Amino acid sequence: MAPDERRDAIVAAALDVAVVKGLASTTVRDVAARMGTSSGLIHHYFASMDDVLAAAFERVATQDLGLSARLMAEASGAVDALRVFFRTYTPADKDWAFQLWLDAWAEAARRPAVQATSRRLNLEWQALLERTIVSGVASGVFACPDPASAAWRILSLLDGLALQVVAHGTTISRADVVAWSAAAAERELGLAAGALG
Amino acid sequence: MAPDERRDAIVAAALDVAVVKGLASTTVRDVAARMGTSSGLIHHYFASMDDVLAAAFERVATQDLGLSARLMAEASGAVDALRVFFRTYTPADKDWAFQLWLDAWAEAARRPAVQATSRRLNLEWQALLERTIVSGVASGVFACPDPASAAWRILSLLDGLALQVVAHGTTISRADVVAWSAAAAERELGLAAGALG
DNA sequence: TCCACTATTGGACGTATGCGCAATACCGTC
DNA sequence: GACGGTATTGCGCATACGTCCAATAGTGGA
Repeated sequence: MAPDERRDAIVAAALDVAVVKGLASTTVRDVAARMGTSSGLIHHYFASMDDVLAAAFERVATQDLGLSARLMAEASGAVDALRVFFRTYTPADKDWAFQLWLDAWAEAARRPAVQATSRRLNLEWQALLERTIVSGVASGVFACPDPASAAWRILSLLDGLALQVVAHGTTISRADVVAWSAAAAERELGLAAGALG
Repeated sequence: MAPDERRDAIVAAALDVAVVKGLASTTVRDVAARMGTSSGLIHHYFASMDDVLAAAFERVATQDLGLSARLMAEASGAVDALRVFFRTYTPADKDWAFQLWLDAWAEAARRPAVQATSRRLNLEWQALLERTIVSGVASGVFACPDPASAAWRILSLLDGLALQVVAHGTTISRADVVAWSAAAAERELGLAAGALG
């Protein structure tokens, strides 16, 4: 198997395992078993397990980010782009992806590679949102004095609410997450109530 | 040592370790070593490690909640109580406490006892905030059509922002967290900008 | 066809894990 | 002072961990 292909296969296998067992308790042997290879092979391509996990997390996160960015770019105007944003962020059938975010945030304190990846991707999400807000302000549909901090607020509110759903299950519903954060965004951007519904 | 005392000692020791190593990688032997006892003793008081970790997390979390609740009760009016809330939630010298929340949220998926504790305490924080909002609405200083969901939003925004500080360090500052979430709360409760500063 | 290179193996090494259990040490009670 | 109960020990069990390394298999180029 070609080196690049093998690297990909390792990352894919690591992801498969992490989705089931969590980032923190995904082991070298798990990944090897999933690929049907020996465990030594993983260390032939990755210096440490930290790197493997960071790469695995990066794969899902960049994929999701890319998808949202693409769909938002195709939207007609900033308001519609924001609607797309709320719709594509943490879709219902992908709880495991957000659980990986939870794992990454917790692991960041102890795994440098995971922290770097998590930080970078969080920043990219914020930047995507900020660009949308800026363009909306430019076209006159948004009123927002500080797009950068507004983007952080919207993103963080979404994270904080989604966290409750994924970590605790029954406290609030998935529909609440979207409705409540959309309502907050409307207030944040000077939109009429229900404009993002 | 009396049973109750011993139980407390175990929880305290587990907490000491968890603060340094994280909830997820706190082990029976770590806790025993910290107490200067044998590891078997822990299983004499706790059925499983999950229970020990849940109890350890519960100790910090309830302490912090109790402290905030007490100080908020002493405040003069709802606006002041809210100010106290923002000031006491995740104080600067207690990053490790919030890191434990991150650990708990991530571990919740795999540790039933931790999940139960985390869920319960999150609900209590929300209830505390909701009560404050309701009393503010009653006394006419707040305008808020849905105190329950507003409480969730304020709490989740705070969590989402604090998460960035603790997990990623440099993305946003601690001052931003308080200022930004206070600003959102002002909008949420119909207060003048800067009323919670 | 052979060679060099590397992808891959399989297991060793040292250490760690949660849990359980028989044996011991200790303390209050009669 | 003997007894009963339990707090506590210390270690065993089976399993798991990340990392490393010598040996092997397999393939592309000369």
